[in-house]
Amino acid sequence: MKPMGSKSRTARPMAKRKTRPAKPVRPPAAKKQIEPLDDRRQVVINEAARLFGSKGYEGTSMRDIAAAVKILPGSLYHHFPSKEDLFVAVYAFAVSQSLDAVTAAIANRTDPWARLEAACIAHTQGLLDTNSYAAVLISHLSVSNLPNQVVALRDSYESVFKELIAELPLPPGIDRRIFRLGLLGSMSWTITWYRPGGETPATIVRKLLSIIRRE
Amino acid sequence: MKPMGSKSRTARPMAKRKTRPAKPVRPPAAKKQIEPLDDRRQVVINEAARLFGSKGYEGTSMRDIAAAVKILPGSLYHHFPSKEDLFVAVYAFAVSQSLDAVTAAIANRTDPWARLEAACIAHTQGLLDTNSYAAVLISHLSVSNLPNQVVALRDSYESVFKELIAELPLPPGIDRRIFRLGLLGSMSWTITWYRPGGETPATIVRKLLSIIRRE
DNA sequence: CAACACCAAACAATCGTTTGTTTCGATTTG
DNA sequence: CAAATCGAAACAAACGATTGTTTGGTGTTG
Repeated sequence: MKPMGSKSRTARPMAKRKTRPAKPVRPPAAKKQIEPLDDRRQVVINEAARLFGSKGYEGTSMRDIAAAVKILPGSLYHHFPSKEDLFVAVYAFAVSQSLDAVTAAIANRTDPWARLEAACIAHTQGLLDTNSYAAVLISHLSVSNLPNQVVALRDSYESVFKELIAELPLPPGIDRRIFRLGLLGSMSWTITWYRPGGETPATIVRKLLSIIRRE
Repeated sequence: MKPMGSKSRTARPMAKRKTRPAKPVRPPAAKKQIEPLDDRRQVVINEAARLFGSKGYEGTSMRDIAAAVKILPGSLYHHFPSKEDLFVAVYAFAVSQSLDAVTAAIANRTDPWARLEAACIAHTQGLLDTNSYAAVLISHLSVSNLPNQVVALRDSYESVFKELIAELPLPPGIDRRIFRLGLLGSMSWTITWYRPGGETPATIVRKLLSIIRRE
């Protein structure tokens, strides 16, 4: 209904905008969550990511999320002051996870095309993973006013691809910005047609890149 | 909230599922709407297309649409039995409009690449037009269960691109299905970053195709 | 007159959110 | 060591607003 950047319906004390202590940064995530993950807050983020990613922001209610975490709706507000704040936290988590995955994937490669391919595979695997944390990255096609924080997070993430593409030996006359946006678009769009059991995300990405790449 | 393919909240008489008499097919749309357009139904579709396209299905309420048409919410149900039916009508209209635009664009061209370029430009212009009827075509990233009719319409539209791509003289080893989905994805995604006043849709599309096309 | 297009008003359901209370483990204190 | 205290986390219940939709009446028009 209303754009995300707007004020909440019932007046909430704006002063209570507590700036979290930089988030309890857990060590770059060895696997998934081996540690007891007593952090219930993180459970909320995980479930919300799954729901936002599969049903969209407007299509996911706080009650849906609460039910998935098995707490009552009101209890969510112990962890997050509003639905929008929760979304921002989810988005930030998804960005950091994807960033970690992409960074790890390109770490030990030097060839520019190999680095781009590794990054794209990691990115797309995150998007298409059925227990996806990353689908939320593209869950807001139509939300016109999305929070500044989210835009900033997205830009910081996409800048990684900007740098990877800057290293490519492309023929002159190629617009690298359009190259980046086109590539990201074709990867994002896979979520609308990808079916598990068919081609793997890695195969899809390799085929996409083989179309773009010139010998 | 609930997937579009499901039953409505308050029990509606399912028998009244009136299959419209094939829709009052207006002559392939000379320009936009020069004729008096007494058809109020079409006004509803136009406004709904604009709103669905810019705010998404869940983000658009029947009251929003009614206000845009300047009638009361309940009056919408004189034209459409449900919100979902309205969406299907809007989607069908958008497909037919886009189909007309693409068909006209490729009519007098023979070179395969020129035909594809013309089609892509027409497609993307429809998507990015600020008074867009076509943005609704991609307004459902996350809706898991979308009506069968919509899927069928989308497939019929995309089959045009399938044929255009089949004609291309591509190097062997290129997966033309991935080619099509990647190209459609990169075009669809422009809606997330396109800004009026910057590069025109035509320029964007030409740059995209110049990346893909090999000399 | 009959069909159409609409208004006016309401319906139950669900929305995001608030409020007040309870539970319970850890910490502090007598 | 035991009792008192505390805060986090949850429950229980409700708030007003908004959702899609229904019903019944009204004016207009061919």
